[in-house]
Amino acid sequence: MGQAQGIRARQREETQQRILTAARHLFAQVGYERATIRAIASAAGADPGLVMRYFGSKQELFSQVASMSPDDGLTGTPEEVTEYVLTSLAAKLTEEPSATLAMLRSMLTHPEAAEEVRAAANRQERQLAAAIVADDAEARAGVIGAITLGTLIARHLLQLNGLAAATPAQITSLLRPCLQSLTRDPARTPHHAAPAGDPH
Amino acid sequence: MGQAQGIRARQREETQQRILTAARHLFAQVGYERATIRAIASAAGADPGLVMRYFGSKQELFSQVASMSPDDGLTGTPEEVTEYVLTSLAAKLTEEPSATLAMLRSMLTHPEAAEEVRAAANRQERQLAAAIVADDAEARAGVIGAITLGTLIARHLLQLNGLAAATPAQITSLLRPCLQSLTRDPARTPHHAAPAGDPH
DNA sequence: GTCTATATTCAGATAGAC
DNA sequence: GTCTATCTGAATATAGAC
Repeated sequence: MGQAQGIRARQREETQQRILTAARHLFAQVGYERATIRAIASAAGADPGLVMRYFGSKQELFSQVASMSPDDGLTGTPEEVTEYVLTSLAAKLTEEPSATLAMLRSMLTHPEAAEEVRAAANRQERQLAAAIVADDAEARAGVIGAITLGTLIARHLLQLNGLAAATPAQITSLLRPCLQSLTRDPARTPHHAAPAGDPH
Repeated sequence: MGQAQGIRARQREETQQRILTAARHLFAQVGYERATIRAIASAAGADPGLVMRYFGSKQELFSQVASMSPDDGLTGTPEEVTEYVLTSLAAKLTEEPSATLAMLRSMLTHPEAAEEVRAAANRQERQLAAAIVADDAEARAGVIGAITLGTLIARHLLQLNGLAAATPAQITSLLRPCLQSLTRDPARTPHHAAPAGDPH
């Protein structure tokens, strides 16, 4: 095998990359069903047939594009966990995490995407629940997951006024007390009333 | 015109109602695109042609099914607003609000649904922001909207472990401190530390 | 008033020419 | 290696029979 194949392989790599990024952005913008192979190829400046040839099927292309990397760092004291969740969320609020958004955009109408999100969310909930010392730790972890989910959807996918206009720092500042009340030992934060002020 | 038309008109009303409820549930289960006219008609025990005849188009059927009623009651003191949001959320956690779920399921992939949700959310955010006395009232209202949105999605549409298993009372109990910290006058609840306890 | 048959459009996937 | 042409299936919507 001489140089010729190396050049062609290189060309192919580049085309594949262009297809992948185009697919990632289209899936994030319009979801799995409306992101057609034709539109993806057109956005990547490639041929629809090539997309099929390189990735086999639309579903396989989606899988390669929208994998969710598992979170680590969800361990330690409640305070550490709170801050980790907040900084990790802040990162996803400043830059648009297009791979994650592709998943989120598609999860309500594409069963495979829903399954991926469920798996990732359940992993995260198990880690969170282990760090929270409470008998209702699972519910607390679930609420934390719902809050981050709702925040990302509201800002990036729906562009609701309140959240799209706010800065990431503003949002995380507002969420800090929420997460603290959810991760803190419930024996010290009763549900219905605070009989005395902050115990110190 | 005699009785005959009355009977037929009555028949038609019943068929229309069966179609509407079938459509509502199917839209809530699989979203706008995957809920085909054929499937809706089949679930309603009616003919696909009738659905078109009665409602004109799929989009019009969706509009009739999935209208979001505007919230009132979002006014008063921060405490009152917090409790109103919580009880209104609790209601949507116990029974499955299929009209709302039809909207939510479709909002990420169907532009018309997204526009409806945006309009409803912005209405609610304006009402909430008016009740919250703070310079960042819009951001606070946006975070409250994101939290309720995320909670409903996680429980009803994704069935994430933590939230699907919890009781509505558990969830609202956990969310109460969150909402209190978001609606309370920020001058009295600084972000980073609580210098003194509850002022009364 | 209700249902059958079909026109039209558009998607994913395949086979084969260049 | 890349692109053209086409097959197949499914969905909305329409026209017309019963």
